[in-house]
Amino acid sequence: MYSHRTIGRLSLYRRLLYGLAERGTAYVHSHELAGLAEATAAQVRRDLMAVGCPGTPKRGYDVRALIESIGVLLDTPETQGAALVGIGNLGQAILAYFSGRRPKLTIAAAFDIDPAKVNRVFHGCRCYPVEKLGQVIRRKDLRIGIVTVPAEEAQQIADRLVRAGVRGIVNFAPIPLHVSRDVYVEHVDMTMSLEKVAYFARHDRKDSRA
Amino acid sequence: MYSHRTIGRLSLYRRLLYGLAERGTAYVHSHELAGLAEATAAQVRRDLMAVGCPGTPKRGYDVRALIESIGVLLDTPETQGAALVGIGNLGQAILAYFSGRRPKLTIAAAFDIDPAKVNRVFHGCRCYPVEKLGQVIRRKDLRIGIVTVPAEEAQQIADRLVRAGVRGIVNFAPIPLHVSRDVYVEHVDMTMSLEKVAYFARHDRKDSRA
DNA sequence: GCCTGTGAAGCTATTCACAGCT
DNA sequence: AGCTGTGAATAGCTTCACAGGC
Repeated sequence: MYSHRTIGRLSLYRRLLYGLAERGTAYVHSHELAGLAEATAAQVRRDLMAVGCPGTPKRGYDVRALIESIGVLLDTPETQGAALVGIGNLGQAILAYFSGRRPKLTIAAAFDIDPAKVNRVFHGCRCYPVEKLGQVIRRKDLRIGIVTVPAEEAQQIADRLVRAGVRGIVNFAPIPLHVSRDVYVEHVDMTMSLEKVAYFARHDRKDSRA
Repeated sequence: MYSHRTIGRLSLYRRLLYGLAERGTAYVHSHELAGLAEATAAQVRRDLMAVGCPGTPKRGYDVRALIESIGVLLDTPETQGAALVGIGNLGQAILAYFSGRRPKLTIAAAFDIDPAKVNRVFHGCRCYPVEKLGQVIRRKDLRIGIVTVPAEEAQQIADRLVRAGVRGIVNFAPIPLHVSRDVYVEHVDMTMSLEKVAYFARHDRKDSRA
């Protein structure tokens, strides 16, 4: 429906708008939001066309209304739950960060093989044994998976997530996942990010942001 | 010089090639590598044009030679060192993963404010107090920064990294960093990734990979 | 026959530039 | 005067399609 890039940036704009709203800012111009988001004013206006929340030439965009409109686009009416697999340092970092932050998008279950972690609660999220993965995901009707297991286990976990009904996966493992075409995968490849930075820190004297 | 996307994928190809080499595979065809990388054969061939390591129609690409050639492009002759700031769960996950993995790219120093962490060694990497950030980075001549601190501190840390001579930053904080145009920033935005997946898990029935 | 290397075509994303509004 | 909304232009990225080689 909307472009991948636009949806991603709307997520970012919303976060920045929350910050403005907290500080009591009622209206914002496209160039101001662009400044915060490290984007251009034209880009911001283009993206905001998608949400159908018009601004006025004089005052710009109504911050509250914009947050609301982006929410209509990005959120579901009911809360969406995600399943996180692999409670290592990375998994715990993610649990800590998302815990209670988004009302419409929460990590509703976590899984690990380590018996020492099973049945404990991490940042408000209960840890189940991986054997119960399918069962718990189906029972809680979770449609999103977060893979924070080592490379060797990632594909197998992805397969099980998909079999349990997951329709989208955030993959933090350092290898690409092979899933059926109707499952959306976002590969967060930290190694790639670091190697890119290492390369462009040497070569790039021009502008470039990601 | 080369496109951002191509450089990123070369990093991925190299990791996949290491895997093949370990398993004793000597030659690989573009469509095989594409399969592993979730890309197309044409894409792989296009990317490999950049590295100037020709394949043969019969056997494809020589795995060892390809790893070597990608290395010439991505690596520096001398080891590049990176500084990681913020040894929370995320910082530790990154330290653990990169520890000793890339000979030409290592995390050479870590920083934290917590006195309990200072002067300890995490996954082979010594933790310094943040006050010594500029001093240590200059002494070790580090050009890459990894920001794993909370949102509120991220910009201030980025400023200090840049002042100390860092030319590229991987930013894991959930806000964009404002730096001078000649510093390359890669923003790894986990919130954006999760919200994108939440959106496309609902909407996208077509192909899409990131 | 099936592969690589690559010009050309096709797509997608971003930026320009300006009409219209206040 | 300075902003938004947007068609048109541009830039960047991917795929097609095929010549050339084994």
